[in-house]
Amino acid sequence: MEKKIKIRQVRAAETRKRIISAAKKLITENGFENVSVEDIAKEAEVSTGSFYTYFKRKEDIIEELNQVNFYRLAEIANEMTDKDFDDRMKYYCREFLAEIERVGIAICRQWIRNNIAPVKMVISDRETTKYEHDYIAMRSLLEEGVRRGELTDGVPVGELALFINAQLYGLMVAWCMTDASVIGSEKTDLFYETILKPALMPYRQG
Amino acid sequence: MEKKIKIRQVRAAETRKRIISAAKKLITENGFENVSVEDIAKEAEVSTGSFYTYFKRKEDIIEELNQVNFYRLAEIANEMTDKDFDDRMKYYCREFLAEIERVGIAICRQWIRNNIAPVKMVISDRETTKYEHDYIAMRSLLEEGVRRGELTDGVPVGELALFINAQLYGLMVAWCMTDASVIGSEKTDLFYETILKPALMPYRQG
Amino acid sequence: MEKKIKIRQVRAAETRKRIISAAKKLITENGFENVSVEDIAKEAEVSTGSFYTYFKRKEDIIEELNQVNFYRLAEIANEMTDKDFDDRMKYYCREFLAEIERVGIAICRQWIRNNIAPVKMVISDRETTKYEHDYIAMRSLLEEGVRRGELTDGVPVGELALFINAQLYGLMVAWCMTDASVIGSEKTDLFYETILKPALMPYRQG
Amino acid sequence: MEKKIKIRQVRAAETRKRIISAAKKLITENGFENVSVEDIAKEAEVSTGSFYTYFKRKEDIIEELNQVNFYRLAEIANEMTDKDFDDRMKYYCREFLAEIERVGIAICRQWIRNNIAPVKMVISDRETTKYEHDYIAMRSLLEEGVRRGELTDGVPVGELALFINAQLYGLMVAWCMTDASVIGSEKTDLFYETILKPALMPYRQG
DNA sequence: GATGAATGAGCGTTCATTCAT
DNA sequence: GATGAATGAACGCTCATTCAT
Repeated sequence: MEKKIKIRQVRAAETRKRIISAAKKLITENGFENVSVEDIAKEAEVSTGSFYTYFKRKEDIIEELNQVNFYRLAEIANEMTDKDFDDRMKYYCREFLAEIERVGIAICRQWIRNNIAPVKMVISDRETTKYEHDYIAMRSLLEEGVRRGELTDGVPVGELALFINAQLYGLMVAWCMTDASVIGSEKTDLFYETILKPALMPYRQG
Repeated sequence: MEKKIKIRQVRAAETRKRIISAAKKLITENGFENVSVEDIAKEAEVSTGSFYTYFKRKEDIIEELNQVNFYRLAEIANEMTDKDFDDRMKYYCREFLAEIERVGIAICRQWIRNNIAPVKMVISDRETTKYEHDYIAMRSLLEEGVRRGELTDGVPVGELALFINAQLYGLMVAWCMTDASVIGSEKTDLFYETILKPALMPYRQG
Repeated sequence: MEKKIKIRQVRAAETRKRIISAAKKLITENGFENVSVEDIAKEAEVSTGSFYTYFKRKEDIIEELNQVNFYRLAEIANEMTDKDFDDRMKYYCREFLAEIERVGIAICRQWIRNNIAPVKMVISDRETTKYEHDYIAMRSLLEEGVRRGELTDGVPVGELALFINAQLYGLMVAWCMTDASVIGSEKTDLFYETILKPALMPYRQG
Repeated sequence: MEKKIKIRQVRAAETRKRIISAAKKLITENGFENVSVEDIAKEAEVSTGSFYTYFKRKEDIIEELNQVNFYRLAEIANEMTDKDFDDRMKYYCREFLAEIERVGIAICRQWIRNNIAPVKMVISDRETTKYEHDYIAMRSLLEEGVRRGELTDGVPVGELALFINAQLYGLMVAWCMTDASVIGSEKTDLFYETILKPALMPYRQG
């Protein structure tokens, strides 16, 4: 008896996953507005009714799609013991954009649409906006540089965090606007070398 | 006879304007997708049919909403004879964002939604995308610096144009994401002094 | 004063004619349902309002439309003094289909669509349907044969007219259905020799 | 479980039938263009949405109306062992037109509109056009006559099939053009006796 | 007579959502 | 939990017709 319940739960979880990945696929390809619940159900090989077993409204599935994993990117970079500040910053910027490119242009566009209004989101039990999260992450990268003695105390952390983040957003937008012609993740190293490194020169330690 | 015709034309122009400002109001408040032609017509106090007297398709009204005038910004900057490169670039960046802020955050959000897909637009008889236009404008600023002997020949015009533009887009996005807390136009001078100027150092003439 | 009125009447008659021929052109090309009053007005270079000066309803213009050119085909055939009955009949049938083929398959299809409903048309001041007209024409061919003593009195004119006409319509339809592969005008002589001539045998004079 | 599904399927089939017969009724009475999907839905006592559960586009219901069953007419005729060639051919021709008359003039008109362009149709797993189908059927009637020794080998099967078929089409068109005054199915025997029989004389066996 | 802006009912179609089974 | 037929409001858009000028 108990086993059957478990089997049921497992199967339900699988159905849920199938729906999510079907939605992800179709929305990636066509955009949220151009995908109907029926489309998703068909792709997931379930009935439209089943969609509503798992999601109260069509929109609810959007939350499942933003599994963009740069949330821990700063932590990962900061924990790198064998890399210097330059490499850690370059890593973060590159991976930030690479992650976006990974999910595809349609979802990215959707994501921008959803995030240009300051929507609250729950990340690791803390309510922030996407902007705040990214800003804090970028600050922590710079502060880690100070903590490790790679940058001086006087470095204007707030402003740099703002500008570097803006640069990443800007490259993301450019990627969308050019239909993926301008590939941000390929530009970040160049950006670092050409623009950011010279600007950081005065705050270099040693 | 002529006078009567004129009156008719005047009234028609007024109707057209009423529709546009009704559309602007509603789309600003609710977003293009959430406003129907009927809504617009009702707000403008005309029939739905009348909307189609002035616009062939619903989308066509969008063009009327984007009355952002940075199209001549680069020209204006390049024609400044009493300003040096730094001032011209700072002027362009500041005005670019100020113009966006002028139209308001709601329309800006709409504008981003419309432009993250690479939509062709006609600017002064030439068909470009918004991205291309801004990229070319930024290049022309840098090239003017070279032409005037303020920057060396070796300056990587393409890359710099890409990055500076991305910065402007990024600040615009940040402005929207923070509900206008991060005011881009106030940051551009700082961006120039902190980030860009040091990066341009190696390409300085004289 | 009187002159001015006359000029007005003349100009009005011309406007009316322009509307009719514009309607004729467009409806021939696209079918009544697919042509709007505005289309007709535009083609006639008048305002939509003017259309309603001359026609109370859109449908009213249908009556003005039908002037196709095989209307005199029977007369021409009957006036041939140097041809016998066989040749006259063959001439009529061949030219009937050739005329249709001349205008092209698209217009022919349109024409069928317009004529399978029994639309009244005005031909030489007499109101008939297309069917009646063709039937009368075919009768006159047979009757001319009797009058000239080529056929006996006993020939069943009505039935023969019906069947020969139906044959012509049928070949026209086959031409359309086969995308012009079955070319009717090339078949009429064969039809005459194979089918009709033997059938007319009993009614041959002399 | 299976039973319940069956019930659902049965009810769905009934709904579908209700829609079809509502459409048939209204289109017969008023013509396809003058009946809206909403009209049909109302008559069938379902929602407009339900119409689209069963038919992708409004036009698609037309196919359901063409339940003209002359598809097996030739087979039936050819299998008649107690009838001679004359009777079989007369049967085919009469029933061909009777079948058309049975569905009604409105649907027939619609049917002609749809078939004067060479649309592919699937008849008993084979893709043909209506024209091809009828031509083949007519050939088979003639060939059966040869096979049974009622006609000689020399009979020009292709041409006769073309002309007889055209005659049937022509009578159908005449029926439509005269608003059902000229009743084709009543004329076919006469056509056979007056026209076709004399023409077949030379190919008679025995 | 001529104009053309204005009307508004009507159309075909979509689709998120419900609910009996 | 799963189904899929049924719903019906909503949409973008068309167009015959009117009428003040």
